[in-house]
Amino acid sequence: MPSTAPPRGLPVTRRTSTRRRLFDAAVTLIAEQGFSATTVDEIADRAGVAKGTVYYNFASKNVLYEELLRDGIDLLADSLRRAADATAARGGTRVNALDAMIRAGLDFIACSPALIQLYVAELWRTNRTWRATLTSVRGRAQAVVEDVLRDAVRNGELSDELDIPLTASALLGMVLVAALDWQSFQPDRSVEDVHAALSRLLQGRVGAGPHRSEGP
Amino acid sequence: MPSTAPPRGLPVTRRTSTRRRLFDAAVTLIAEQGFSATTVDEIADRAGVAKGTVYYNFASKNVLYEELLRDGIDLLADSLRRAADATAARGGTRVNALDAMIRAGLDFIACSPALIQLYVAELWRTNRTWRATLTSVRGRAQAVVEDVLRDAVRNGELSDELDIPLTASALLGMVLVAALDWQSFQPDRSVEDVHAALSRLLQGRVGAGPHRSEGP
DNA sequence: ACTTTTAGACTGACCAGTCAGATCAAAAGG
DNA sequence: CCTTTTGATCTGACTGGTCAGTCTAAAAGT
Repeated sequence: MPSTAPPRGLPVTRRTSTRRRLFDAAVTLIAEQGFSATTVDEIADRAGVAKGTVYYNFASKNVLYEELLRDGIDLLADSLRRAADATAARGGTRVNALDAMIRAGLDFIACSPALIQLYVAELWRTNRTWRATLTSVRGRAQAVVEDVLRDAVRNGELSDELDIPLTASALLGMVLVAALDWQSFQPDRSVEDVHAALSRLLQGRVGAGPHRSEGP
Repeated sequence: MPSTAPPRGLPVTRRTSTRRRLFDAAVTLIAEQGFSATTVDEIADRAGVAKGTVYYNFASKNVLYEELLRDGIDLLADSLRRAADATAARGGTRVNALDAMIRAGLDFIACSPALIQLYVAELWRTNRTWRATLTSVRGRAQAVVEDVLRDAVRNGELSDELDIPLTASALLGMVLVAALDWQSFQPDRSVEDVHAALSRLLQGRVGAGPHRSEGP
């Protein structure tokens, strides 16, 4: 019987390295083909292990996928948080922090587009299977952005009419979609170009000015 | 042998109504479960049709899905275009037109979230299967936004330093993600709230002001 | 007349998950 | 040192079920 939890710290046992290889193989294949279209045999092949090893390390294909998502998105959230904290430490404004987070998001996606591709593919499924996992993971990523927005409102840097959750989700969406589009359809552009375009949008240099939306 | 193409105009034959029912059934099921996890039997059941009918109307499960995507996203593009044109006809600015498109996008997604859910789930797959279909469909939707941005730059309403394709994709992403998030995680909010939050972002009332991004 | 739909049995491929046995690495014993 | 032992880890053939797609003859729709 395998122990249910890996060792607390990170002693690089054979097991943890196998799990890592399985994660890597699975994230790529599933991003390419989708979860159901990817077979456990393919994952095992790509990871260079036998099929049985997959089931020794994970209770099921579903569990493998869940842990994969949790692991990956936590990494993204950490990276965003670090970017925001670093900016704060350097005495930047909150808007500067948001800008730094955009950059961190772009860098992250440039490194592991497959993971984010998975995330957006599954996040809004009405399916029950991974709802709990996905909701919690989404919450953690979203919270990082919301915290910075909240701070900015509190110290008067942004208007207190700002709708924090909606704005956070729009910002996150803007970054994720722009980055994936960049990777898929304009891979020749530099990360600086993409960052500049998003930055401009964030800092109100697109539709800026005293325009008012029409309406009743 | 079924004729390969449906009638040119739109005479509501028995056949076209069956195809419509199959599209509706398929889009919901696939959005819930994913393409591979959805069986042809389920689609037929949900549409209230025999399995053979599916294959009488579509060459394969794949083809059904392709036509479904093409059909649906064209509807979205049309709806965005109409919103932009209507604003122009009323003499609004281009930024007003973008704002109207945001609203049209939100309304569309409120009506058929499943379709957009499908679209974002598939769009960035590196998979070959539907790449051609998806690329062409994406191009059509993106072009609508780019056209308005281009016009706005041409007549001086927006800076000519604007990166049109990147900004278009960011705007589209912002709307799609915010709308899906709204439907899934905050369905109690009104469409007006969501529109207001996005509008504020578009019109530069979020990070507005003479901030400059940090960096070398 | 003809197109379209029905009901559902069937097949051949494919795949998640199992299990009995092989292999490894490190500790214990000599 | 060099065995032996032990438990953890890995292997891959096998099983039972599932599903896309086919095929039929008859019925229903236009």
